[in-house]
Amino acid sequence: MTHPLKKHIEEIIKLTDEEFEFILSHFETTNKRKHQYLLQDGEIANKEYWIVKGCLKSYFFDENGKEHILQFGMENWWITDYESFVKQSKSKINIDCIEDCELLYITFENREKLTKEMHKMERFWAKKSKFGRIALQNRILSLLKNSTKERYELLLKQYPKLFHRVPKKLIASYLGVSRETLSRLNS
Amino acid sequence: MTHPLKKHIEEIIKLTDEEFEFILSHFETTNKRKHQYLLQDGEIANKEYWIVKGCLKSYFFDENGKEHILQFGMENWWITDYESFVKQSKSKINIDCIEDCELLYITFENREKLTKEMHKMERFWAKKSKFGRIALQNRILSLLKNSTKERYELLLKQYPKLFHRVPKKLIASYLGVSRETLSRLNS
DNA sequence: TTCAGAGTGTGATATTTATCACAAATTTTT
DNA sequence: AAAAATTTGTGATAAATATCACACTCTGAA
Repeated sequence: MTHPLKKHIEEIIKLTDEEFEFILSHFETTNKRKHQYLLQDGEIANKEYWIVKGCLKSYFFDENGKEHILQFGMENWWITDYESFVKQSKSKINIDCIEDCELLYITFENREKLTKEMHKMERFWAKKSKFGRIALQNRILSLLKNSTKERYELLLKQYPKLFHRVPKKLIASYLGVSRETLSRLNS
Repeated sequence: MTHPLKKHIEEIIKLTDEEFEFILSHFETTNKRKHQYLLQDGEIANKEYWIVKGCLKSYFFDENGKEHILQFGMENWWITDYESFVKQSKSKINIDCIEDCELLYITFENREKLTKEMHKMERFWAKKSKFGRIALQNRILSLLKNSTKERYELLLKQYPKLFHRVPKKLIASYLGVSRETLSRLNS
């Protein structure tokens, strides 16, 4: 059976088995349980995680102590604090497991190394970065043009699985509304 | 005197004069007048512009005909519809000149070519893409955590020049509030 | 200079959303 | 299984924002 990460990378760039083994040798495996964290604000994100199994949230607290969700993570997604990882600067965000998680990760150093050793991976990450930027741009577009109800419905349509796995108050926090308002959208 | 684009690229990657001349040979110059457009929705963005002089807006209309500003552009900034340019797909946005503009542009084909010919430029654009993604992430963070007033003040602080060059109703549209609400923030 | 159009401020009102409060349902832990 | 913690729905009220309306200012073109 093909390794799920190989499948994932091959959505962008074809790889021989040898190339994939080489890539994989730069990764480590780790398991985390629900409520455990991958990153706390103040730390430097020196790992980028690829989610084999499980569900996570990246979030931060504003000055009133209110939690805001930046991103959810599920199977086949990457998760880290992108700004902290790229700049190797202190993170403003936290990443926690919402479920028990099975993860692969690559350290900052190994990713730099792999980027230099293997041009295919430089292109893979460049493309990932482009697509990530496009996704964020579309999230901003949606925040500007769509009503709360519309954004809720778009999310529901795009990630139906999320709603079985994640408490509604976290969805509300991702959409940028109070849990009460989200709850009343259904009526 | 050093070319302003050379200065700009050298903020990320050092270049010899010969390298810069080679890069520049992939660009063209164009001038546009106030109210002229660079891109209309429905077209494919096949150019990425670098602003030598002037001020622009990228924006779209929602189904109620309301205008939303995605981005402003000023001197030393790049502007295009990033999604349309990267995917070579139909654009959802428009780009117009707010002032008379002096622009450099590179076509999609030339950028692909230059990326392949010159690894330094592949790295330049990869880094640009990373930083662009970080900027968008921070805009989302700000949309989630800051009040309208706070977002207005942050923008004012970050781009004071903008307020002399751009009508307030466009600032309002960038922040995602009505022009009346923005106007009342000052009182 | 005049005039049309765009930009801006402000009042009145409607709409949306947040906040506080509490009870019921569900999940997790012991 | 019982107890504790979390999640969810919903009412009442407050706060923020949108919308509509109109007057005033400013700018650029004729």
